[in-house]
Amino acid sequence: MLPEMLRHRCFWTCRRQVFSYEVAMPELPEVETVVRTLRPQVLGCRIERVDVLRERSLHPLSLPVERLAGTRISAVRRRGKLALLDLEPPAAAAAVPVPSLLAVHLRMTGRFMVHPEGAAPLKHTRVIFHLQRPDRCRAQLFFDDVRAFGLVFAATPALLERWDFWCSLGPEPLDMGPGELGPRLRGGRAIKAALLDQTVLAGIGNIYADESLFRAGIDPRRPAGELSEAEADRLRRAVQEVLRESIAQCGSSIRDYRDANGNVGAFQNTFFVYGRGGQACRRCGSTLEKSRIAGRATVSCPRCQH
DNA sequence: CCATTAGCCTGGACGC
DNA sequence: TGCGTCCAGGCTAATG
Repeated sequence: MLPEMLRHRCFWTCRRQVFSYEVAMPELPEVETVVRTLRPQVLGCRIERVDVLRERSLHPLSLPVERLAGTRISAVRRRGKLALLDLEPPAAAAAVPVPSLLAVHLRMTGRFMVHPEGAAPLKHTRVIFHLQRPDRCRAQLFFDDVRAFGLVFAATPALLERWDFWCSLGPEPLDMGPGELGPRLRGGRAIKAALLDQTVLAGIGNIYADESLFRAGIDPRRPAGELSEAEADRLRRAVQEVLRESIAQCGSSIRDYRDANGNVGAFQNTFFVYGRGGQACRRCGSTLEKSRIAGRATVSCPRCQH
């Protein structure tokens, strides 16, 4: 039987962790925030053991997680919407390939949380990484994922080459210079569909696609290939501006909070269009239009976007 | 070439 | 109160 006090402490710890990491619909800025907050907690840690609570949360190409045992986390970084943990092999030479990278796609609801040794799995914990910190203390890294779309991939460079998604990832939006976006926007499909295409550029999801197009003053239905070079560059700058602002606010796209945590106002102030269909445009006062493009809920301003 | 849709999944919002 | 239905999202696979 779990003592009441311990349960309470567990709950409190969880809430505190949730406060640090819960970001709705992780896109590039949210993954960047997760990576930045995770880094100081797991960098230099040795993975002692991995428990997979839901087999399907492992990528089909992933190496068996047993081979992660003994590796050391040497870097925590991001590529598009992927969180990446670089791994150093254990001292003893292995007879089988050892993963050098752990790639995690959070998809909709994936989340990392560090818990003390011995903490019980939560309702939606999918994978547990048992860690030994540089100071020899032990901890657990939980990969929680309510909707179970997220994926964990223990990979070697050779395996990554077989992962189409990885191989065809477009450039990092924040690294794109003038004139680099336009040539990637060929074709007659909607510009919003192109922005969501991870092979065009990596890391944009539904929120930042809509927000970027609003800031650039471009109608999301416009054929991508028909944007002028000037428009494409305005869009590139809008994308970068939105992403940078969001990262600066630690992924302020936080919602779903059990209120009263002080983040309720941030959501409304950050977004011009996302989730605001039917409401007044913050710039011109027109009623924002709801539509569906590329299968996604889309909001745009009929007056500000052409 | 392009677009659309189902499927994967759960919880929250909604109507009755 | 408890059903059923729909929706949200990223990505893949299949179909038009």
